[in-house]
Amino acid sequence: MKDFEKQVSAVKQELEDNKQRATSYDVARAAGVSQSAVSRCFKQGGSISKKMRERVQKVAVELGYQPNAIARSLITRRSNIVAVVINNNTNLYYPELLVELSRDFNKRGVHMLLFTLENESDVTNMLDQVWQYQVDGVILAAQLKDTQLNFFSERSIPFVYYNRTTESGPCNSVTCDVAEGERMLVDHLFKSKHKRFCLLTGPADSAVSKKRMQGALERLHELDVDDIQIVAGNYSYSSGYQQIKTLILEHQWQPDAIICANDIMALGAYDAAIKECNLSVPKDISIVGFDGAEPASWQSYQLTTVSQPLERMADAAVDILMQRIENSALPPEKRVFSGVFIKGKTCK
Amino acid sequence: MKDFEKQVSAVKQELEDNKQRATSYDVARAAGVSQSAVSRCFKQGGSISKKMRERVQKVAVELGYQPNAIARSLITRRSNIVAVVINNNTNLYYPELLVELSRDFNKRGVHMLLFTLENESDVTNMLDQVWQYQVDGVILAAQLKDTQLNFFSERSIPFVYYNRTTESGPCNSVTCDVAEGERMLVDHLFKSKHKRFCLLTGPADSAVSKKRMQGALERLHELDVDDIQIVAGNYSYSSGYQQIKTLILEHQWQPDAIICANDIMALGAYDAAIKECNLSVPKDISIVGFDGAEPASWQSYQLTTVSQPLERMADAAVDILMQRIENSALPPEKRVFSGVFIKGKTCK
DNA sequence: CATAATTTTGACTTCGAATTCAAAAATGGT
DNA sequence: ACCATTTTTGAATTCGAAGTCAAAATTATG
Repeated sequence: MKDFEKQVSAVKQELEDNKQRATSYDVARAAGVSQSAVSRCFKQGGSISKKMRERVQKVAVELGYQPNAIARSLITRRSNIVAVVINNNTNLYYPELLVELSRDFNKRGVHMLLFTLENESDVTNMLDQVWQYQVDGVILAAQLKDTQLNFFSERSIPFVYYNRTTESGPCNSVTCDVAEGERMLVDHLFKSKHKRFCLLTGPADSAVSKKRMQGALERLHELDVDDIQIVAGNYSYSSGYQQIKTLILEHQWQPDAIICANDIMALGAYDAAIKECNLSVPKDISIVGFDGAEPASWQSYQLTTVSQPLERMADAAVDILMQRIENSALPPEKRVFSGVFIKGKTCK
Repeated sequence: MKDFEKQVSAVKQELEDNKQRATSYDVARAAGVSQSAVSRCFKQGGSISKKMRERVQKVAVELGYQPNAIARSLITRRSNIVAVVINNNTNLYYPELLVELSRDFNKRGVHMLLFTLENESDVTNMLDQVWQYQVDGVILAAQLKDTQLNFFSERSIPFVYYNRTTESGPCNSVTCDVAEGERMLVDHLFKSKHKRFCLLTGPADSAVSKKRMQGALERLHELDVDDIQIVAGNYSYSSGYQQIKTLILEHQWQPDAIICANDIMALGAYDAAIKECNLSVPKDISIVGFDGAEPASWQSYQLTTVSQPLERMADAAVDILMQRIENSALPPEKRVFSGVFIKGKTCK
C-alpha cells in the first residue's frame, strides 16, 4: 500500500471512530494538500490543476465528502434557499403549484423552504424565520398586509407575489388576468340569455376572490344586468354546496347563472343544484368557476371555467425571483397571463 | 439623549450606511456588553440577569436583530431543518399531508425543505442535497431503493417512511393497515353477493399499490372468489376512466365490483361506468377506492372507501422523527393505523 | 539558460453565533 | 463587615468552507 492510500485510510478510520463527517480539512489532510485546494476543487471554475483536482476528488469520494452547505452559506452570504409561502385556509389549487415550483428551483440548484399559513401569528413567525434563515428570496402565494410586505423591502429580500399583486406601487408579481377571464365568462353567459346572476364569493379577506368577483360585477354592470345576488362562501366544496342549497331552497331565489370565485366551490354549487334543488344543469341553471382545477374537468362535472396557465405562471415567478436574487438592482416587474376559457357543459 | 441611546443610533446608522444586517456583535457594541451576553439573551434558559436581558432585547429590537440561523446551525450542528420528500408522479393525496406536516413541524420550530421527485436522477440529487444541507431528519413519502435508504443509515440521518415500510429489517415508518382496510372493502362487497371482481392497480413500480392490491387479492382468495380481472392504471383519474371504459366496452368483460388502488382512480372508473358504459352505480356495478381523498366524499360521488387517518399519521411521523433527532439511540419504530371504512353509495 | 509571465498553491482570515472557562459581581450567612 | 457561595459576565475558541494574497511552481520568451 502506498503512502498516499495509507494516509487516506488512516483519516477515514479516524472519522469513523469519532463518528464525524468529513470536512474539507479532512480531505486536505488525507490528500496531503491544503484546505484551500479542496475548496477550490469543488468550485466551478476554480483555479486548480487537473492533477490536483483528480487527486482531491478521489479522496473526497473515498471519504464521502460533500461541502457543508451551511458553512458555505455563512461565508458566501447565499443560502440557495428560497421560502415558498402558501395560504392553507384557502382551497385554491396549490399542490400543483408546489410541484411546479420545486421542479423549477431544483433545476437551478435552489431549495424550497415551505411555510403554510393558517393565521396571523403564523405570518409574523414566518417573517422571522425567513429573516433568520437568510433565505435568498420568497415566493408569496398568500395574502399579506402592506406592512408585512415592507418587511421584505426594508431588508431587501427579493420576493414575488403569486396570483396577487399590489394595486399601489411597484412589486414583483405574477398574475392571471382576472378581469379578462371573468369578462369571458360573463359574456358567455350573457350571450346565452342569462338574466339572474348569483355571485358566490370566497372568504371576505381574500383579495383573489375580491378581484374575481369585482371583475365579474363590472362586466355585468357594463351589460346593464342588475338582477344580482351575492353569496359568501369560503372556497371550499362544502361552502359552495351549502350556500347554493340555502339560497335556492330557503331564500327561494333562483338564479339562472352562478359565477363562483373558484372551481371547487363551483363543483359544490353544481352538486347542490342537482342533488338538493332538483335542478338540471345547464338547462335550469348555469354554473361557472375559475382556476382550471383538475376535478373541474372530470366527466361528472365538465365545468365551464377559465383555466390559469399554472406552469407558465410558476416558471415566470421563479424566473423573476432568480433574476432579482442575481441582480438586486433590477426594477420590479408585474407579469400578467391570460386565462384560457374552457367551454364545459355547465352553461347553456 | 443619553450616552446609551447615542451609541445605539450610531451603530444603527453605521449598519444602514453599509447596508449590513445586525449581528450579535453589533448589538453587543450598541448595548455596551459582550457578544456572549447577546447570544445568551436569545437562548432559552441562558444564564443571564433580568436587567441585562431587557437591555439587550431593547437594543436588538431597535436594530432589527435576529440571530443568524445559518451561523447557529454551524456551531450547534443542528439545522432545525428537515427534508420532506414526496413522489410527484403518483396522484396519491399529498397536498393535505404537506399542510399537516408543516403545521406539526412549525409547532416545534422546525422547517421543511421540500423535495419532489420525478425520476431517478432526482433521487440522487436529493440525497446529496440532504447531506449538504445538514438536515436533521427526513420524512420519506416516496419509494426509495434499499441502497438509497442505506444512504441515511450510514450517515445516521434519522428518517421516517410515510405510507410505506420495509419488509425486511427495522426502520421507522408510519402506515395504514392496508390488508385490514382491503379486507373490510372486500368483505363488504362479498356480503352483498358480488361475484366478478376487477382490480384496478396503480403504477407497476408503486409499492403502495402492490400492497393494496395484494391485500384485496388475499382476502378474495380466502373467500374462494376466483373470477378476478386485473387492470393496470397509474393512480390518475384519467387512467381509471380509460381502463374501465376499455375493459367493459372493448374486452366485453363486465365485473360487478371494481376495487381501485386509490380514490381518484375510483372516481374515474365511476364516471366511465356511468357515462361511457351506461351502467348504474351501484345497481349494475359497485366501486370502491382507498385513501379518503376529499373529492371522494363529494355528493356526485360518495365513494365507498377506506379513509386513512391522515392527521394522526402525519402527527406520528413527525413525532417519531423528532424523537430520533433528539435521541439518536432510540430503536426504530413502525406505527400502523387502522383505516376507517366509509360506507358511501357506490356499493350495493 | 536566464528571466519574465503565468498558473497553481497554501497560510491566514472571514462569516456569526454558541460555548467553555475563568474572572467579576451579586448574594447569603454569620 | 467579612468570607463563602452562587450567579453573571466577557475573552477566547469553535464550527466548515471560501476568498485574499503572497509565495512557489510552472510555462513562455528572448
